[in-house]
Amino acid sequence: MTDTDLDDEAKPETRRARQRRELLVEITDEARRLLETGGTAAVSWRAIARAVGLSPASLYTYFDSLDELFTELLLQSYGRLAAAVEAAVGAFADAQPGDRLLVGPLAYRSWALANRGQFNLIFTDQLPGYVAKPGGPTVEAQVAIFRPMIAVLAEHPESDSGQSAVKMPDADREADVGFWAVFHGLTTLEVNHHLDWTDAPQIFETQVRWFIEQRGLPSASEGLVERFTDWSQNT
Amino acid sequence: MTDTDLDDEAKPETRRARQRRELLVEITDEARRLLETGGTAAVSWRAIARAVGLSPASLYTYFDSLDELFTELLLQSYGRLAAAVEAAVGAFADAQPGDRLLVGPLAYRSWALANRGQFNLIFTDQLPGYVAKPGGPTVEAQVAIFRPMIAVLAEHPESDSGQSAVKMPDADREADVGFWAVFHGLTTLEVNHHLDWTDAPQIFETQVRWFIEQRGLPSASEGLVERFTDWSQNT
DNA sequence: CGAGAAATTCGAACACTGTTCGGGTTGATA
DNA sequence: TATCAACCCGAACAGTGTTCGAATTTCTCG
Repeated sequence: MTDTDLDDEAKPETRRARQRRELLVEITDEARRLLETGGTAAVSWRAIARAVGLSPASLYTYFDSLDELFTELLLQSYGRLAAAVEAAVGAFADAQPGDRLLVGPLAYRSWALANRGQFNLIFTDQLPGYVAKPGGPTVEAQVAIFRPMIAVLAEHPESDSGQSAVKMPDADREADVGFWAVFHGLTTLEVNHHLDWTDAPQIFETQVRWFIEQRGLPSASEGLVERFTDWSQNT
Repeated sequence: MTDTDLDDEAKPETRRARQRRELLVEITDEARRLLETGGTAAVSWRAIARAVGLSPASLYTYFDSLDELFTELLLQSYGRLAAAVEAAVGAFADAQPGDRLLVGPLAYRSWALANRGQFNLIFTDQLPGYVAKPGGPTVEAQVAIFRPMIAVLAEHPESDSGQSAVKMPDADREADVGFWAVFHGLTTLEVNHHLDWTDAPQIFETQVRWFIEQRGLPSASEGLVERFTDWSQNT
């Protein structure tokens, strides 16, 4: 009954280890599904246990508590959002800076609308217990989301716009946060149905474009939103 | 059975009615306290029952379900935020337009930081059941928050900034939403501890000021943030 | 291979939650 | 005062997270 197969006799993965790894994926997948369909309140041990065919008590072999499961879900959501942004910006690596600067927010918004539960899990405190520790892994995941966009911004440092008589050291960072605030504000409002009475996509494109231009960056090309949409669907 | 009273010796409030009214306030106050201290998960019938000295079952005389209590809390939060913004803008009614336009976001942010639970209850979907009906009372409460700021913006329609060659009818509304997105984005990020690594107040003032100026509006005066802080504390 | 150790699973139980129901008690009304 | 609705409560049901002990399966190593 020993698994002599594979090639040589080195056991890179024991049978238990593989099942544990697969079950971890099943658990988090089901938890994510419940989160997206019914919100955080719908994520329950017993619902997950029914889905994966285990007893609720057995799940404590994989996570010490429900908060730990949410923490894992939170970190995965960070990574997924960062990967979505990075993939989009990377796909338009040859485009002009203005285009690349618009693609980031577009991917940001697109992922958020397709993963509302995870987006809210990231950006609004829903778990009473959890607060981000200063050296914790969430701050790294935080900056990973904006690394691609910051890189583009760094190539055009603050240009001429506004009060740049004296070169303040934090001016660039402040401008970056301001840029973030624009497309994050629009995104979170749309995600939570606070822009249903408007043409949200149109406003998003117009405002982000306007913000980029006012900052003195080269403006994005005309049909970029369509190009992004096409690329997004073929992926 | 016709209530013939109206003016004279009629009992303007029966004893039971007064107690019911007071208990309604006690219930919502305690629910709000629990919401601010422990989030939505901490708001439970039994905790409220312990606080007000009633049985959990008795509370169903006042609300048909916990969702109804949250709906009431949501509507009250809308009203409180709107009142805070309106009071601040009203207190600076004699100031210049740029000042009045900055006071609104300042009050918005200030209230949000002091009432994080209610702010998140308003702007992120936390109750799986509730969605805003098109004619519901939340849309009215929504616009009530921005009525004072929209009024100031309407006095200076879009000015000259940017692409106003042709006068698009929705341009003003889009600009208003863009303005909202800036200070709402910064506020919701700060409320949920995503700007702890920055000088959040400084960024808020700089970015909102910059946005106002780029829109061609008269800039706010120098010590306005201090003036608002003073007014806020003496209220 | 076979014995001991470790990991995994499960059922039962505890404390907590929202909600319903039946029967009392109290207050307003005529 | 008599009636009736409003109010309050205890008990109960179904659901939740979590713990514990025992049974079972799997890995490890002599």
